[in-house]
Amino acid sequence: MKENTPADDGRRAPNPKRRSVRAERAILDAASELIVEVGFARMTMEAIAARARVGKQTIYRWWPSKSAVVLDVFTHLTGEGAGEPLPDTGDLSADLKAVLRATVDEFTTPAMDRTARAFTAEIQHDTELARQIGERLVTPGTEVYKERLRSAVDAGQVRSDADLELAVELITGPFQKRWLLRTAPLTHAYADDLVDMVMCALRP
Amino acid sequence: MKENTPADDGRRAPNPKRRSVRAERAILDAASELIVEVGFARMTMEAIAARARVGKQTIYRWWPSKSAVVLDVFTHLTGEGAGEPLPDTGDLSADLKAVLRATVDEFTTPAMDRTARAFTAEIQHDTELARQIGERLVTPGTEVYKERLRSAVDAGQVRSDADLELAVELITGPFQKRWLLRTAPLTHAYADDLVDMVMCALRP
Amino acid sequence: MKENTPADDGRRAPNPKRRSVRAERAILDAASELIVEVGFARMTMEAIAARARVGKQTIYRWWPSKSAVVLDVFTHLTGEGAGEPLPDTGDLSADLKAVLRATVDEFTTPAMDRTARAFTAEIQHDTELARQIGERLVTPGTEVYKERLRSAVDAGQVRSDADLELAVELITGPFQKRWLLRTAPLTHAYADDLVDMVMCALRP
Amino acid sequence: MKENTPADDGRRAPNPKRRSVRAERAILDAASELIVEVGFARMTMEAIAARARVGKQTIYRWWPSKSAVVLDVFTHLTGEGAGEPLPDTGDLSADLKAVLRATVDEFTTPAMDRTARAFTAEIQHDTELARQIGERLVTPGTEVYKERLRSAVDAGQVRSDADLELAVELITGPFQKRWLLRTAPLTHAYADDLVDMVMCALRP
DNA sequence: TATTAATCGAGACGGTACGTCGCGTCTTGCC
DNA sequence: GGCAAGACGCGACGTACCGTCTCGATTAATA
Repeated sequence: MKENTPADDGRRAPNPKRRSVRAERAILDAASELIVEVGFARMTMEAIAARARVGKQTIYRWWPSKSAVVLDVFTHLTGEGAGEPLPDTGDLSADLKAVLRATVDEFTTPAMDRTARAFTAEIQHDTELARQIGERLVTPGTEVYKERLRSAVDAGQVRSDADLELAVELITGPFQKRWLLRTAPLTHAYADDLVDMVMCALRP
Repeated sequence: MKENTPADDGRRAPNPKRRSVRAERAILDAASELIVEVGFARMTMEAIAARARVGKQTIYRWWPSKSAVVLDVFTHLTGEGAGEPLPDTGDLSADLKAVLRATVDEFTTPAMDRTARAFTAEIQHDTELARQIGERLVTPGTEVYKERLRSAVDAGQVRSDADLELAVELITGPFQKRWLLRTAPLTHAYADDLVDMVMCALRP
Repeated sequence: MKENTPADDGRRAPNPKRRSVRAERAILDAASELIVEVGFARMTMEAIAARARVGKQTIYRWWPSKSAVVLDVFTHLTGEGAGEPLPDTGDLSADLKAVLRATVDEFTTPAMDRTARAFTAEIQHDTELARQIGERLVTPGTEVYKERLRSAVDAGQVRSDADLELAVELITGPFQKRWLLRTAPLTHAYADDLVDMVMCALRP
Repeated sequence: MKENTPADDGRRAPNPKRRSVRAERAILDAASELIVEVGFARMTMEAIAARARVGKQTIYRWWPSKSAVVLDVFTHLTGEGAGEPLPDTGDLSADLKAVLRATVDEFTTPAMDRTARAFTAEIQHDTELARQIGERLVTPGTEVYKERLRSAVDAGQVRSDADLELAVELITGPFQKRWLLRTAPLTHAYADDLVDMVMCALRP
């Protein structure tokens, strides 16, 4: 098992109490703007530092890599609504459609689109980042869906032997695939159709 | 509109007849090995050239970018089975499970896994590559599924009003998501469960 | 003309009464050690501060530059014997040889050697330091030689029309050159030979 | 003894045949200009590269350090006249004065002055550079003086038991000291006085 | 079969960005 | 208010690769 001693990364760990608030904000803002303007791959640490009027060292002091910076940008973007339970009006189909339509709107935003794509790309070869993303975003996101489905099972709208983990994947998987591969545009109609079909698979 | 005359990219187009066979093979082999060993991002053109004992120019003469080289590697990897129709024993569920189990096996191979991840990453910011991947791999791959489902509709195993495009996504989407985000391991059991649930959504 | 009011350099002048004695000593000691260990060029302000267990600001509060610190180190090294008149036994040749042999011994010491080299290097592009060195070390050093020569003129051992400034240079110049360019090792024999030859040039 | 295998410095040695003539010239010119404009210490490799319109790597490929570049600049500056014998009109005093006056003129040139100072500074902590300077400049420079003195010994103008090595130092040492420490300005009159006094020391 | 032009291996070139080091200043408690 | 500690903006470092550009030395399609 890995030791969890602090400051095990060679350099002496910096003191977070002394951290400059304005530098942190400026860096996140600069990164946020740049990822939209030029995309993750063409965004450089030097450009972030220059735009934030910050020394490069200040970035490297607090984040180990470009991905880590963008992870924080991303967390701040989605962070507000994360962990909140899904709406529960009693009508599962309607609730899912509402959520999925909102997600469509979110992923149609350039800022969200580009940032999310940058991540999906990055976690393919940065397993540590993948772990963090999974823990901080994917798992909580899945969990709120499962919670709503559990409630639907209790209400008799979903058959009780259904694998809820798989059920969630049935909704989010196709959505993600269409977005990722740009197979077809993400629309509210698509959200509705997808939910309708998944409901067929789940009904008692 | 863009001219589609050949050799419109400044340099005179090279003559494919004079192309060195050994150089091409060596380059593809080197790239194939390197992508497994160090991953796409850390694989450099110089490393490919060095390992293939080839001048860098020879790579740039025939491929416009690193992605293009790896696209060829990938095409050679999957190329054999592409476009072949899915098995049709009359039992849709069994056929889908067989195919999906095979796909599980394929994506468990390190070579395939790393190469496919490299692509998924790369097409997030290289739209031209995305277009080519879509055209040469994704669309044909989807089409064979749809063909099998059409046959199932005719056989009365699938309800006739089902959106087949969406139906295919219902199978491949969850699969891709689990692979991409490493949410959970890809197993034959998972393939079976996924098909079972999709079958619920499609039956008349 | 430049104002010589104190505190004309922007910052408010620090109060020397409150100066920490241990900090000053620790800084000079650390600098002294480091210049021997790694040389002037590779010695950093941060290293001095770290070894002296002192904040960087404490160094900058009392010295304007690295050179200034080392100037103090140097002054402490040579300071004891500076300004003292040369021995005068009546035998000029013997006296000069004794002094030059002592200087050979001094410049063979690693501490002295490295520090002196650091200075010679530094004053090539730091004219202010050059001025200070000239005033505090070179001129007084030359003066004691001239004084001894004047006494020898009076004693009739040196011809009265000799340019004493040049005469001193005739002794110290070759010595310094050999030391600086490491043309040949500095030995007592060399000191004797040099004095002998200079005596030829000076005798009536 | 050290192995003299080529390419013993880690990286594979570059092929000098392929060296770009324009790059070399541009680098030396840029360095030459910059050393006069800002001095050695404030001259950066980046500035040289920028002014020469050259990649930094091209500098590092052929020179190991800033000093090495300036060594080449210096060699080109003095190189023309190096190794040429001193004039021999039969009148040693006149010949030495002529040469020393020329040297005064040379070291009064800003280009020569700054470059030479940079070197004198640098060789204090770069012993390898010191070795090269000694071998390529100092020793040959001393040798031509010794040759002229030998001729004077034969002509009976210099006593035959004189240590010629030391005799040369007696001329060049004071000169160098005065230049290095800026004790007093270098003039033709000084050159004459110095030679006159040395002649006293050497005459039979 | 000899000619000859294109491709080949090799690697130097002008660049951009990297991640690190040290500068000199600024900020934060402690004494 | 000086002090130890160290974060900050900054600029240069020396390295890694990029994609382009020569160099001879093979080749392989014509003449």
